[in-house]
Amino acid sequence: MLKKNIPGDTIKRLPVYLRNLLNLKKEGKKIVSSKEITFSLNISPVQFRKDLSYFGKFGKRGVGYDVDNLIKMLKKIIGIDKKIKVILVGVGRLGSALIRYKGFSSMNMEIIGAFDNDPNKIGKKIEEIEIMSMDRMPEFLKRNKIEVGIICVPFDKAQEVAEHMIKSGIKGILNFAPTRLNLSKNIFVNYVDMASELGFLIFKLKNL
Amino acid sequence: MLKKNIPGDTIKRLPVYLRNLLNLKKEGKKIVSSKEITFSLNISPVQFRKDLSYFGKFGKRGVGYDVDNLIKMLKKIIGIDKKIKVILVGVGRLGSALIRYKGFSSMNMEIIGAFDNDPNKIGKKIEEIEIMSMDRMPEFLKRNKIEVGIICVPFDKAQEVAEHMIKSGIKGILNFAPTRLNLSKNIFVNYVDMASELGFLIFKLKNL
DNA sequence: CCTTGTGAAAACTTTCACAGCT
DNA sequence: AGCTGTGAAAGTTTTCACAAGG
Repeated sequence: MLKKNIPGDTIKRLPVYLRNLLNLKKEGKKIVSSKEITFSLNISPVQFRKDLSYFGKFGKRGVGYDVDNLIKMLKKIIGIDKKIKVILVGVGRLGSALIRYKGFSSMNMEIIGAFDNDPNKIGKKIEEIEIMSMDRMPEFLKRNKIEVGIICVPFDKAQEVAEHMIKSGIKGILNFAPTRLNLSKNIFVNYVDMASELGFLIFKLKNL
Repeated sequence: MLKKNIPGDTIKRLPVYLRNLLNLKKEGKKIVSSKEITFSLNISPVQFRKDLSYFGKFGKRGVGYDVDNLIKMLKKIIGIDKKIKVILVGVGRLGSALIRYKGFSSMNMEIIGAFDNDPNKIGKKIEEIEIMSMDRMPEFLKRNKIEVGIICVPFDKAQEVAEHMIKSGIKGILNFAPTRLNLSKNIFVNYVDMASELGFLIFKLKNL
């Protein structure tokens, strides 16, 4: 895939645009301008257009963007034009909350399997999602062609769990455990650290 | 507070450094170098030193950093040298998982009050945290000197809830609802959007 | 000889200004 | 007239290279 160097922040904004477009579609909008799309987003229209320009031309000069088409294109760019299936490891409070989370489906993402090492949880179901033992992971990933997994285990189990996931076939990890993972370079990890996010907020508040 | 322009990413890394230092302290480390601190972090030592340089000089040339002192300084810089109390609004699955989340306390943060509009929840407790009705918010914030709140309500209630929080005295919001908030410029909002984070991961996987 | 701290250079990202199309 | 798309300029962040200190 030959691409220019695309800023990481550009990529992070794509799902934001997509979500807003889905809302605008629900409101009945057929055509929108870059100004309308970015209006409530704290992003400038030219930033939006520049972001899109890394991937092609999707609008009509003098007119704007076709909502349906842009939604389709954004999904394709992000890689969620087909439903993306993922697994989750660690069915504690946070894990089960994520399994039941409603925000994934409109973005074409779905948690279809959960894993835990607690015998009391294995075999049970949450919202039709079966909780499996860790050793069933390789077979499950292969059968369902899954490469992405979410970690929701305690911080002191995260490294070990991540290694098991990778051995089982996982290529990308979304890590909710408050610790950094030491993995080979070809595995992509994205961190969601609630305390860091709160810390950022607290700093900004004190210094702005 | 007179400060140079500090990169946002620098600020986001501070809690990461802090968390790692707390681990190193637990392992018994007294003195660490920038190399040791950043070893498992995918951050370069020079980046770490540059980040610190925005705030002062905390190390000894030829030696390294005193772990205890650097922890103390980082807490002070972030603004968590004293315990920071916050509230949470929306005691659903995710909200209650966050109330029980163990990752806040080592960062000197604590959820001390929760709010919901469901009469079945009001008056109940989760881990000693009382769930209150929304109209008790102004009094509670004032009495406990709280300025930071977490939103965990459904996306279509988030805007309304945010406005109520601000009227009650909140100055900074951590928003878990998958929608952007339209608020006055002096309110600081930080977004945690699980689907966007997963989307970023999916894109990277397809394009790296 | 080790490690920090930092101006300066390089790399990267956003904004500007405007050409080009409807 | 109105809006997109984009090279170039401006602004920001990271990396480099090395001076300074233990």
